[in-house]
Amino acid sequence: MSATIREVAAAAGVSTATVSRALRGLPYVDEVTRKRVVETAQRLDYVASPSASRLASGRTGTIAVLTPYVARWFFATVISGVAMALTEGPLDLLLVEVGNPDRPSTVPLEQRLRSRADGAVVVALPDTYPEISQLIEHDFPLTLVGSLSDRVSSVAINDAETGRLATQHLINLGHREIGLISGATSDESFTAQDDRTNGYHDALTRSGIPAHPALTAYGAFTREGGERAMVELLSREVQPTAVFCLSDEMAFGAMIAMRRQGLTPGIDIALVGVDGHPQSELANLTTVAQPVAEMGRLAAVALQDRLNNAEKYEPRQTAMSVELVVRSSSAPPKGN
Amino acid sequence: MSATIREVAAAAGVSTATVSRALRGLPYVDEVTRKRVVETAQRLDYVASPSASRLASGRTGTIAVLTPYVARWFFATVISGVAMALTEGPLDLLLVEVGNPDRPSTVPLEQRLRSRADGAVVVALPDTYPEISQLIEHDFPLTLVGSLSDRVSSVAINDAETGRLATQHLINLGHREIGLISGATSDESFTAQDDRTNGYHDALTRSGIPAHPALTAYGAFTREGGERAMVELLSREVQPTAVFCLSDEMAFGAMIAMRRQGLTPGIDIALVGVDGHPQSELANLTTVAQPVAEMGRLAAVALQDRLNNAEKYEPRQTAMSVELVVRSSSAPPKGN
DNA sequence: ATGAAAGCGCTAACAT
DNA sequence: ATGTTAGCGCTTTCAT
Repeated sequence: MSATIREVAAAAGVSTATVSRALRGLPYVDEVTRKRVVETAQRLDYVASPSASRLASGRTGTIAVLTPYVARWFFATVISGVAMALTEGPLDLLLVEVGNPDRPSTVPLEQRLRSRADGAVVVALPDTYPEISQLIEHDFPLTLVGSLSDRVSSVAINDAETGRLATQHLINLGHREIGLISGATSDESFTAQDDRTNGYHDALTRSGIPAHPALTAYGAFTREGGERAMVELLSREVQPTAVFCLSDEMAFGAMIAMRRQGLTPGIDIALVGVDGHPQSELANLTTVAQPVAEMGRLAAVALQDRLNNAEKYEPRQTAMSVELVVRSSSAPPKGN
Repeated sequence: MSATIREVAAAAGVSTATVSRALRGLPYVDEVTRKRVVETAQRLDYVASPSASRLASGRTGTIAVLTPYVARWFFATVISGVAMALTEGPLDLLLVEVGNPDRPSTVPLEQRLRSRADGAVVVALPDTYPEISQLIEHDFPLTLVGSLSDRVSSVAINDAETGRLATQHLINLGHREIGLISGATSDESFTAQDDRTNGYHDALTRSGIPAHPALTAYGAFTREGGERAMVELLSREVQPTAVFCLSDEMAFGAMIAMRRQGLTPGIDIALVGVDGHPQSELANLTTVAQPVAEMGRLAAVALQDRLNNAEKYEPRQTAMSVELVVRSSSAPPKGN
């Protein structure tokens, strides 16, 4: 086993209280004493036991990342952004899967977090999501990324604007039959979906283009889902000349479906996605790119700010700007 | 704050010891008593404080994932596999970045883990990696994924075989000038690199094809790196008719580089990658696929086995089988 | 500036 | 089957 604070205290000829103060950089410790303590600790290879200091102090020195998925690009990238922010300090990163419909958790989230983390960064879940809402009511420090909130600090893009931007781009190219590949019929779990969809409808309306329900299909935000959705769209009576996919991964699926039917993105049907996924370049996919890792980092920073300012804390919304990256998957309709 | 074990004990009319036993499912507790305790705990919304029980028991109930990257596909997917394995039990998942050359850590790994985790799953780092080796010497319970070891349990593919398989496939198609896009000149951090490279040379030798040094370039296992590596290969005197990329992501980069020069994968130059990355289908990339998430899951299970069998523990090597998925990026050389 | 001492909330002998 | 009790290794008043 490793040394305890008592052994360090004895070796340095001071009390355990002084060791604790010296090592944590607290005031009221003579610099000479501090130096001696630090050296002694190093010599004895002493590291404070987290469990002991957590128990005594009530703080865990841990922040959790609450996310429905860990491997999908958007989520993994947010997590890496959070990790980036934490490498600066001594905080631990606890990874917790929440809200993954495929793997419902048995233990209430609030219990799984209690005394385990001082706060959490929530990925892509809105403040209305039951378990998240409950945490907020318990005053558990939270920060959201991918969804805005007026109850806690949040970092996200303007999803409605994103939907408008993508759709307007297609309209500008001359498209009028513009399809939509969304996530699910109605999913309260991801506000981004509804907002982007509203932006889509908004852009159509502004240009006096009637929205046709038959031009919408659902792809669950996965590649496979996007593939199925495109197959379905292609089997409908009304055919789109362009399709707005609510995520790049669904757009990739749509591309696969098109290719299977001998269709070429940008020639037979224009395609636009959302995310700025690393693979969008190779796929030649036009996309509305968002700075995902940076969003994760900012959310982590905001959370730390809140933890360090227990009292004077005000929820802050950070809207990141997006960028339309035009590639060959979007071009004017065939006739033109 | 939440209830303590003493309040539960008082409310249930038993001692704290009995509450502890009852709630943890230990033997020697009357079923009637247990029921009463459980109900009382529920009513008081009691959850044992992790810090307190960790301090008292010496176990952390946490396993760490040690990984150089969290957002890259392979790594994120392994992590999700680990998370999958942990949803079964009550273990916490601590995410720790280790061995990322871009973000060297100041605190020694052994100190960052001490009293924080009962064990760790190591992603893609070999048992010879200094910090990992040190942990093993300290008898810290470890399990590796992506690299085999005879010191601790490990889950990986046969990388030499993978290299041979990919290269032989190209040879069978009629290629003789077969290039290689590797990670770095000599990187002890990823044994997969050397093993796959050996497999490549092995296959060439078996077919009596001399390996030409000018046919190798380095791509750091990233898309951007793969792109640069391919640009370099294309600028060399000797031109390959096929290139074996040590990862799919580097192959994607190579594809981008080719496209920029008006070259088509599978027509002008054949390409094979390794991983079975989700995007390989859309990219039409021939690849040697490995079951990454499953490997992460198995590594986590192996670690738990070790933690539950402190004594009778034997390192176990699990070799996963790979599958060559042939797509249009690999075809016979132009002349044929 | 430093020390003494009382917990923090559990678990694990040991006793009964 | 259940209770008593001594820690686990720190942090934090409160003294000095």
